[in-house]
Amino acid sequence: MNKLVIEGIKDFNLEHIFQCGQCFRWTQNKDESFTGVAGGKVITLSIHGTTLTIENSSLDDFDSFWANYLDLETDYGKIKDNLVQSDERIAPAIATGYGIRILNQEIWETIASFIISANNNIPRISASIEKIAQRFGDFIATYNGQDYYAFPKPEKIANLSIDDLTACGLGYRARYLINTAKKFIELGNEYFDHLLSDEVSYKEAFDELIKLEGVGPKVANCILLFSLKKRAAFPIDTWMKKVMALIYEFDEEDIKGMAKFADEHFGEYAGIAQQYLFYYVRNNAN
DNA sequence: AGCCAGGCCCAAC
DNA sequence: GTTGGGCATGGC
Repeated sequence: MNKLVIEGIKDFNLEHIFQCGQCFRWTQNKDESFTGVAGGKVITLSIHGTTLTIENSSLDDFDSFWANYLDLETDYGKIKDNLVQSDERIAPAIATGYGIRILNQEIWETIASFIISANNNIPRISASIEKIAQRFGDFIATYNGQDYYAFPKPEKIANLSIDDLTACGLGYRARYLINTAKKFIELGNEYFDHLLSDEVSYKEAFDELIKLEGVGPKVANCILLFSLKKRAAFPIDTWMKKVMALIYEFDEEDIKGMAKFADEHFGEYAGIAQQYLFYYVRNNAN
């Protein structure tokens, strides 16, 4: 089995990365490594010190996909310094989730995952996505005794029935996902590639995404942050309301105030600040 | 039993 | 443009 070893990886912690709510298809193994599916591949990651090990990947796959997926080119040390200088009250959250990185995930799976996420909880979201993949996705491989499946393409989802998806626990979101799959096909991959480019601003991309059924302001911000590289996006869910009230003494319903604060203090890195805060409130501050 | 979870849709102002 | 009720599902 292929095993790649990458040296000199800083600001990188697997639990922080995979348990901060940005992704739903990575699971922790007994030895602290994580196995997950993306890009039609399944790999296992482990890190000791600054040495990252990738099992079941070729060097080509690393260069063409995983390096970007794991956001390895970004200097998070610099970003963390920048955030603390902007507002020192975020320092405890950064100290807690110091190894977070924002994954650069595939656009269709991210749209689908966060449509499913609405008014839902992380264990149920993960379970629903896994059922959809196992029942309707393409088989990838049997790996360490387990079968892995890709998340189905929009063409596949568009042809499912409402019942197919409610059977996966989607509830009323089933209709949104099917309708948005049809819309995604109609718009085409080029449309979303364009939103990813630097030519399109955060605000412009936001206005496009919220046209999709099942995609409101919060879900749009997650898609912008986790797939379209718009790091200014600042998703505000029930957890963020809690932590913004706790640390910054906002009224829990003052979403506009929170968004304005994030823009003014964290600016182009607001989304990264958001992940530290989200991880903090879910794992530490209760 | 009722509340909560990475909220959105739609109708009524 | 803003506000509020309704909403599938499962864990606690």
